[in-house]
Amino acid sequence: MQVILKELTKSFEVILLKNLIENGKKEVFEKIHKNLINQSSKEEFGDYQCNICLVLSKIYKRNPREIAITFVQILKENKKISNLCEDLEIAGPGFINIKLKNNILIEEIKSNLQCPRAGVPLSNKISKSNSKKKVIVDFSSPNIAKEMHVGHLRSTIIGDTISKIFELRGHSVLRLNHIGDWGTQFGMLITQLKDLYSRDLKEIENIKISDLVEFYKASKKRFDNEKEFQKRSREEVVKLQKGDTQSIEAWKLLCNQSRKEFDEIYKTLNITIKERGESFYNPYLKSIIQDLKCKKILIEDQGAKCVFLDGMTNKEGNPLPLIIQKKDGGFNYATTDLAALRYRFNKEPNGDNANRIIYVTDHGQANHFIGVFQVAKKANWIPEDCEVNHVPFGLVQGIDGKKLKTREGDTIRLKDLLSESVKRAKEDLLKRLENESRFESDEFILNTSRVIGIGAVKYADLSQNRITNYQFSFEKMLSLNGNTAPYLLYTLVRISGINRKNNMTEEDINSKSIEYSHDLEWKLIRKLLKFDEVIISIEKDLMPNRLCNYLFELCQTFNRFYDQVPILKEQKEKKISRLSLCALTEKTLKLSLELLGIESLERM
RNA sequence: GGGGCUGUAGCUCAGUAGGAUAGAGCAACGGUUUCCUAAACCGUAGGUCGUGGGUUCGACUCCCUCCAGUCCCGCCA
Repeated sequence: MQVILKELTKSFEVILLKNLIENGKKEVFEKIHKNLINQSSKEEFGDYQCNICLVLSKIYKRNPREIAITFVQILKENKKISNLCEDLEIAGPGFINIKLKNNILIEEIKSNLQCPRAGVPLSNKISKSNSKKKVIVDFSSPNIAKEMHVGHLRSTIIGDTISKIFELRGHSVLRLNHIGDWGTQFGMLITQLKDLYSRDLKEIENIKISDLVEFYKASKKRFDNEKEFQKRSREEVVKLQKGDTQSIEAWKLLCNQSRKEFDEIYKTLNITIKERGESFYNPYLKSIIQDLKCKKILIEDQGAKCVFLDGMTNKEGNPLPLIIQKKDGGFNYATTDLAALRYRFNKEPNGDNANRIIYVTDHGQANHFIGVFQVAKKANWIPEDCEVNHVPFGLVQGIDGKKLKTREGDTIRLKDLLSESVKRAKEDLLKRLENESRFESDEFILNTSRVIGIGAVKYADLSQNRITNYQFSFEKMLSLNGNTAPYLLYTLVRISGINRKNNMTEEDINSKSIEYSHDLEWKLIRKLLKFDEVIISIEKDLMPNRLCNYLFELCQTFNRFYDQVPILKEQKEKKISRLSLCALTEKTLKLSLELLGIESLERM
């Protein structure tokens, strides 16, 4: 209903301006016309509300209800408004409650049924300033030779959902996996590789490391304890950076091995993402230094080249530096991040020509990004009308409120976590089948538990306000009650059940005679029509949990409707009308689950 | 010392851009099935929105103080 809201707002604005001019207060219009019409704070008040009379009360120094009476009178004379609205009611101290006409709502339902995006308008349909953009979403970003854990899970699925929402709105999206594929740790890894296999790495293509994580741990241990190993590792880093053929071969081996393991996870989670690791930006690092030098913001301090940040100090109270080049001449992650940011905003062919860059990383990096963005701004690397956002998220905790770990205190492997969820979903399913004396094929059982298991993990994460830490609980996320994936999937299954037992043909359903009378029908209609507003708010604030909240409410509303309003038993007209609501609920749910990266089910 | 974030029902959490009586789920108690998957639905109970100020016609929401928790802070990412 975003389009209707816009239209209504426009008409209200015109009248407000006219009213202000008549009262000689034209100048305050700019200040007060924002959010002229809001969502109704409560359903029973109507669809929208306008609180402007309370604001005008102060400006005109008159009673707000009095103002409301005259204001409403003028509004009612407007044809556009009277076409859209049932009635304008003054309530409380001077709120104007707006209720849309039934036929308008029904038209919206019909049009959303036809719309492939269930009523979500493309961005260029709403306003010109918000037209098609190139958006880069930087997410997932695991490190070579390290295990993916729950932290990567959050980044991955939040990033995936945000990307999908932008795509739905018609933007061009580049999903980038900023893999940690460069840095000092490769010195020790390559040295370990040489020690364990052949020193000359002659038959490098035949080397297979069975457990890369164990390999990493072992080499880290040697690096920390053996001086000789440390020395060789440092030398190895230099060789690698110089582009020594053998070192590069070894580096590639490690990356390929890691990539295979990442891809397995991405396949399980059904994630598409373009790999572009840190090493990609190596050729651009030197010019970062030069550029900052030219702009006179680079300062040498204790041998390191830094940019000092505004508004931040260190423990001694001195300005905090962002180190761009270490005293040994090496670069670090701030340098890479700056090079990446500049490249992404640059025009093609030496850039991505992005309008907006979104970084989905854990909250621990918030300060780092504040620094990086500040330096980028100082260096003029963020073009006008372009935007950078850090999308931080909190920790995943165990039920004990501490960082999620195995009983032995190790990080939990993402692989294990996902298969555990599927296993539990399968156990639940089997129990249910037994209780209900149902028989299902192995294929059904396998697929259903996979969809529920993976979906539950994703949904639990996405439904949480990302900023706060959250407690990971298989029991809760797989529960059939509450704001969970199984609850939403069950709602979908109910609709599929209706579809299966419905004997009407397509042609019958396309009939025009749609009408509603039941209170629960109207509640469902109004809930359905809020979908686009939710999507647009997420595009702005990057909070996917709002979609989950909405879906939960939608399903609750639908289930109340389903419980009390018969569908298939009804006469033709009523039946068609109600089937239409089922169809739009189904469409909205399926599309939303797709946005959340969760597969749908017809039976469960 | 500086900076980020958090503090809402017994527990886990929602709460756009300030609006009318602060919402869910779980747990507790009670009710609903000739009907489309009861994996559902309905009801009862539960709150000084961390504290104290300020701005406002109006504050969980904005500003400041303080308290508590957590993360980051010179050559790791």
